[in-house]
Amino acid sequence: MPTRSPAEKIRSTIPKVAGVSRRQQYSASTKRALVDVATRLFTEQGYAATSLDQVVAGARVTKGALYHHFSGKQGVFEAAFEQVERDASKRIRKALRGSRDPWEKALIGLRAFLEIVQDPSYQRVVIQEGPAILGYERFREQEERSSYGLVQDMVRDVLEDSTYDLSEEMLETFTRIFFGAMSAAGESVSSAADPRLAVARVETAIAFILTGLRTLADNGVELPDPADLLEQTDDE
Amino acid sequence: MPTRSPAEKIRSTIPKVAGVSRRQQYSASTKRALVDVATRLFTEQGYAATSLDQVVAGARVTKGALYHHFSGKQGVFEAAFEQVERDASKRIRKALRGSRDPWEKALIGLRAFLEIVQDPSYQRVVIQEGPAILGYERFREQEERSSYGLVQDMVRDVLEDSTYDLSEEMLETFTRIFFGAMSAAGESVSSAADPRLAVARVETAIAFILTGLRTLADNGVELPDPADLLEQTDDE
DNA sequence: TTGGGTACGTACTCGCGGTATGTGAATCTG
DNA sequence: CAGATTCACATACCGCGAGTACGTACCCAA
Repeated sequence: MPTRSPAEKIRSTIPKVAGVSRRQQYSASTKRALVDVATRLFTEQGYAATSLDQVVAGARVTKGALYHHFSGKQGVFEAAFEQVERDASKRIRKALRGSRDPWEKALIGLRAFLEIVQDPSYQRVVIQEGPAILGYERFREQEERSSYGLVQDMVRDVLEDSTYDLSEEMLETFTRIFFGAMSAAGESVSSAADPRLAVARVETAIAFILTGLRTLADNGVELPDPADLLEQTDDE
Repeated sequence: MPTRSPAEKIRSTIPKVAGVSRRQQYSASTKRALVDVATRLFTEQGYAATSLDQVVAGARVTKGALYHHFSGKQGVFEAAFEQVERDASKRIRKALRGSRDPWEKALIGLRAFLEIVQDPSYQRVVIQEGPAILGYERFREQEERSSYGLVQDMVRDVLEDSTYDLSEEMLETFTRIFFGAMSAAGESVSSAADPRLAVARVETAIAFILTGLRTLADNGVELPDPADLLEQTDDE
């Protein structure tokens, strides 16, 4: 039994033998194992239906280990959430590489997003349970740093390509709307009988909407000032 | 100490003083009282942080009563959910009364929806926790019967006004997208520093998008067939 | 009057999140 | 190289809260 000092070095060749304490196999990656198991269980059963006992059993450790690495059940969920999100935004960024034209980028990004949204973990952990478990504030903070940020870049490019020079708030508003649209589209894709056909429909619909915006831009139609809407009801 | 023993049950004329059993005051509406209290607590604290003991205490009954009327905690939540949704769709329907032009109806409906989405109960119970608690399938079933159905009517009217005659699936797709967009918009409104200004921004943005679609319609631009997108990748 | 159904109340169990504390091995210190 | 300290867990336990079993007062029909 090779009890080596830098246990982190043993990353290769993992002979998984039953009965052996996980700790001796690769103690440094206990945390990662916990997150992996938790992600799987959360995806399959949901947050509430998953007990920490199941998680630690799956990772072949005990609750002591879990509470050593995480603040609690919610902490584990956050770690799982971040991992799933990181993977997702990485995939989108990869797909986006090479595209230059903002409208093309938007479509490429949409396509990548529709792929990702078919991932059960992304569906359950990020979209469905994320907001409720993390709380809406934290959920938005996380999104900001990943997929939402990508959508924002796309929207900015597209709208600025249309020579609109819009305020931060309007950019934010458009981004929220498109992000919501894409999320909802993704959910509908995920529960469709034929996902590929569903993806095609969503692409068609959103491309159509984008075409509409582009036409407006080409015709020099200006984006109204939202403040105008307020004046007419400013006395109530 | 408000815990009364069975012997203390008062059967003669009772002054309406706090501390008497709720049952004797209006036993017929115990269920309603439970739902009301539950809705309030779910809104304020969320589903997980609300205990059934709090609910029954608020309604001045015991768990026996609750489990007589509902199947469990989830059952209570469903009842609360349905009530909040019923109120919401009622308000939208009311606002929609009188409008004829589909584009105008869409804007009116949007405005009404943006009002509703500022209601804390709707935010928390329907939007945030609804999907996670009910499960996505049940959540969609419920939505189908209320606000989603309204959006679908609006989308159908608008798109058919554009002389597109689209398939049920494309209608469904467009509706999902718009519903998602409006939900997301609603959430951004609900957490905005100045809700009224946020509403104005959302209205501006969506109206702009609708204008784009309308322009396409006026110019006779056709909606592509989603099946076209599939062919080019049909061999893999 | 009595039997059954309704509308609760009471008392209990048990799973699960969280905590307090123990422990062997690795690391640091003199 | 012996202690001291810290790390990375393991073990044992607690309390809260959802759900259940069962009892009971009231109402109505026959």
